[in-house]
Amino acid sequence: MKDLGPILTELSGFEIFKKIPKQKLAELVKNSEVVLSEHRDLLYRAGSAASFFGVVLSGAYKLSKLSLSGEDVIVHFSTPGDVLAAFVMAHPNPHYPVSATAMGPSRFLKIPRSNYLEIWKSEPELIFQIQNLLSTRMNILQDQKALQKASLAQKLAALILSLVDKKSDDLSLSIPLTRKEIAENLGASVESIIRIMSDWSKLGIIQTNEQQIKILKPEKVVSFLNPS
Amino acid sequence: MKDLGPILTELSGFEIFKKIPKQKLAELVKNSEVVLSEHRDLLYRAGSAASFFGVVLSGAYKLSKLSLSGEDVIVHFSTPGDVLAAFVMAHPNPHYPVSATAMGPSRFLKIPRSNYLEIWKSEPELIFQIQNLLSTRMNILQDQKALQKASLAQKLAALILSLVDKKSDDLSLSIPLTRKEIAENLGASVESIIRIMSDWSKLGIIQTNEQQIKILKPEKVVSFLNPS
DNA sequence: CGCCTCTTTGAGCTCAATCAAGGTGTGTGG
DNA sequence: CCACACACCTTGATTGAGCTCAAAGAGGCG
Repeated sequence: MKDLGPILTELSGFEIFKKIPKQKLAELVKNSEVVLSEHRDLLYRAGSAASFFGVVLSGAYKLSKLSLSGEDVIVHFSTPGDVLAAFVMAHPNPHYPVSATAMGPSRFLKIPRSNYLEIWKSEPELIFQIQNLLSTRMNILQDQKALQKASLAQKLAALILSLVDKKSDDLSLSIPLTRKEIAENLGASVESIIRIMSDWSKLGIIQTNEQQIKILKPEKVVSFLNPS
Repeated sequence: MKDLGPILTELSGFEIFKKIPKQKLAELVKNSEVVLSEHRDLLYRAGSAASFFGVVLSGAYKLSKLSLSGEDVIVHFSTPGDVLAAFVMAHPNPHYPVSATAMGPSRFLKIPRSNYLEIWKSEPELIFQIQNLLSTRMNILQDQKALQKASLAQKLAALILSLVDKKSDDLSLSIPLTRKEIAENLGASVESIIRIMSDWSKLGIIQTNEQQIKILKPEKVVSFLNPS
């Protein structure tokens, strides 16, 4: 077992753990381990028994499941500070509802399920914070559902805006995204995404190199949100 | 304040409250009241401050929010036993993320927010059950997202199948649904829904009178789920 | 009796999917 | 070191599912 001291400090940096005393955090993460993921590494597979939950420390993971036609659908992009698989922990015999796959090199703190079942007794604040996180994710899903009739350009604009890194001063996205991943998230074809994005690039609205996307004219992107 | 005794019995009938001792239930619902809703009555509006959560006792409520273009989008259909607005209760200053509107005459047990914040220290099992309910709703949303590329017929089939009343022996839906509500839930136009449903009616696959839908050939409906 | 909600059908159009073909860069095994 | 597979990106042409628009009938209700 490695020393989890530095991890505690790292956790405290995340909003939801800020108010939790170090000692409680230590209790939460006992017997936990840090998983180092490479690009495309699978953290857990949809349908398999859920023995752990955890926190994204760095990098990013995509949560996906298979559609009826066998294609991957990306349900959520998880960034550092996100808690994964927490909401199934309360089930008597839980299974992961989605698969989690690393997008580029990432780090994940893997926490045994039993810790979840124990911690709530002594630290309600923590469970509240986790519940808030889940409600946030639920809201994201609901907001996306509200966009289901919108044009592809509107959906893309909304996605890009929701993923800008609040910590950076330039408006670049916090995760590298392939066009395919964007398509799989928005329920569109790769070609359509490419057409829209290259239009926007030519107009100088966004800039991309490799999988890094940067917004150059935020007001333009926002204007796409309004129905033409 | 009315006698909440009969309500306790009613609650115990719902799966998630089965295991909770009556005494704890009484604690949960203290200072609560039963709201009687007529068709189209608003229970709470998206964006307003959330002072209560509660349980659907009978009838049904639709949860909706406005899309960017100002149309209503139905996010979820809530049937008896559903807990509404629970997941925002943990927020310091919560607001309802969606609006709740009655579909036909319905009854709702309106529980003060403070009860949620208190009960939870003494009755973990209850919070776990509520969390499970939320995770179920999250799964429904995720499953729907996985269907976003499916044809309208597939989406409609999936919706109908998810709403069949498990308690009735004939395969009729547990809630009355207008074509408009179906359209608003699936992100489609009313006309398209009507076209598909009248086709299915002509083929004897389903039967509708007023807003009551009944499945006559379940195997046919299931077969629509598979991509043609 | 006029208003509103819900349903229905037809005609035409459009957005984005599909299909097809080709280009680039990276890893890898012979 | 080369060839080959693979993942990703790009552009053009064609097509079709489902949208919009239009028009109308059938309750229900104040």
